[in-house]
Amino acid sequence: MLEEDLLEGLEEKDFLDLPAGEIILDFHKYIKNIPVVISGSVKVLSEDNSGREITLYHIKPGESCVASILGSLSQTTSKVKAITIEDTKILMLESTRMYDLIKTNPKWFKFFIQLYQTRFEELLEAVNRGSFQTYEEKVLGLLKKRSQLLKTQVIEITHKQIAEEFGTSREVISRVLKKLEKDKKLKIGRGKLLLKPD
Amino acid sequence: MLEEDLLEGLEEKDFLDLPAGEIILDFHKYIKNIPVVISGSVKVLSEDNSGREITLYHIKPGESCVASILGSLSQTTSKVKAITIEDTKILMLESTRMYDLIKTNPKWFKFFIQLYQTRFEELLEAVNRGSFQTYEEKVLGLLKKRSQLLKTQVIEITHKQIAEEFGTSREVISRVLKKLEKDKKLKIGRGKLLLKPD
DNA sequence: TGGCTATTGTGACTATAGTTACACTAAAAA
DNA sequence: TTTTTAGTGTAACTATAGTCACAATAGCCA
Repeated sequence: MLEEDLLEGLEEKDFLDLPAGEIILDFHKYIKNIPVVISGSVKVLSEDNSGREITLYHIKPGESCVASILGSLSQTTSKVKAITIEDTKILMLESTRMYDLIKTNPKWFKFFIQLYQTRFEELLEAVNRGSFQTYEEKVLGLLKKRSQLLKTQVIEITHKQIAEEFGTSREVISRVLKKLEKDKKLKIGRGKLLLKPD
Repeated sequence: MLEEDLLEGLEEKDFLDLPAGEIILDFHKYIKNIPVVISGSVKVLSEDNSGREITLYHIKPGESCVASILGSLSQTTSKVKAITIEDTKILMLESTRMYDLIKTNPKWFKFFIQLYQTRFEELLEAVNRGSFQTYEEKVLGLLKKRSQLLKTQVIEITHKQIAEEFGTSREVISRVLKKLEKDKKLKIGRGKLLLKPD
């Protein structure tokens, strides 16, 4: 999504190497820099009033965080939290500079629009998941998506991690996974799940 | 949100007067025109695979539909449905024209950014509603919001309409309203609800 | 006035999810 | 090897939501 020539002219010092678990953007904080993910990946979370969190979407290499762009442009605090889920290389752009790039460089403008489109659709998916899907569907959906992304049938994930992804408890997920195993949709292993073909 | 001078130089013929219930934008259709709401209001819906619908947010006067802007710019079909809920005046802009306006006119660019910001936050609310709130909270939230907007404690709405808003059945809403009435949060009337102060 | 229709009430049952409590076991650490 | 921790299994109970079936009533209009 982010083409090579977009990065021309950017200083080496703008790039950051972050370990897994680093919080790039947090709830209720002001935003001064826009992160563009170069390698690795970042997940974006939402929280309710009582502090429960759910994953909204993942930022993949070549993508940026619209929430941060919006937040910085409108001078409001962040409504989301962004956290690296593996070692991640990030390009940090000052928000004013990002704004200039978008306004003056048609390629950055296009990048920006495409980004918005992707995020809008992913948020819609998140809404639909929350409103229409049972955990059986949500879990299976998550696993299939991850399976496609990593091109493997064996997904390394714990029940607890899945539970956190959806903001529920581990027991619920264990129960659902047992049901899916009984229905021969997958096989449960310790710390991993083997997804079976339909 | 839409300032007067944004509309300068636009032809009179671009304006449309639509009755309530008119579908401006539908699922899976290509988008050629971008609607900007001048007066009245429009609601935007999402659907799941089996055709169930929920309301995502409302487009108020001076606002436009980011989903349509994004969709038209990226040449994809609409993921949402937009429908007038009262008599509504709309400015229809050809999408290519909109693109030019956003790219070349800083005011339109700002308008677009602000619009996206608003929608992003509303979609986040929709995600949180779906994932964290019970119907008791959702219903009370809807009523309070509408009460503030219309500056009245008496909200004219039927149980069926509320049910449709959230994509559930009327019985569920009737049951929830009874509970809220028992808890003295509101009083039920025929076709209307009297919201009590906290 | 009488009947039609939209709106609301409600019981009964099922499914899904949240919660608590505790047992068991594989893998990592000491 | 022993200990510890992380991961998993599961029963039991409650709460919320979805669904079906049908009754009651208010308001409109013929």
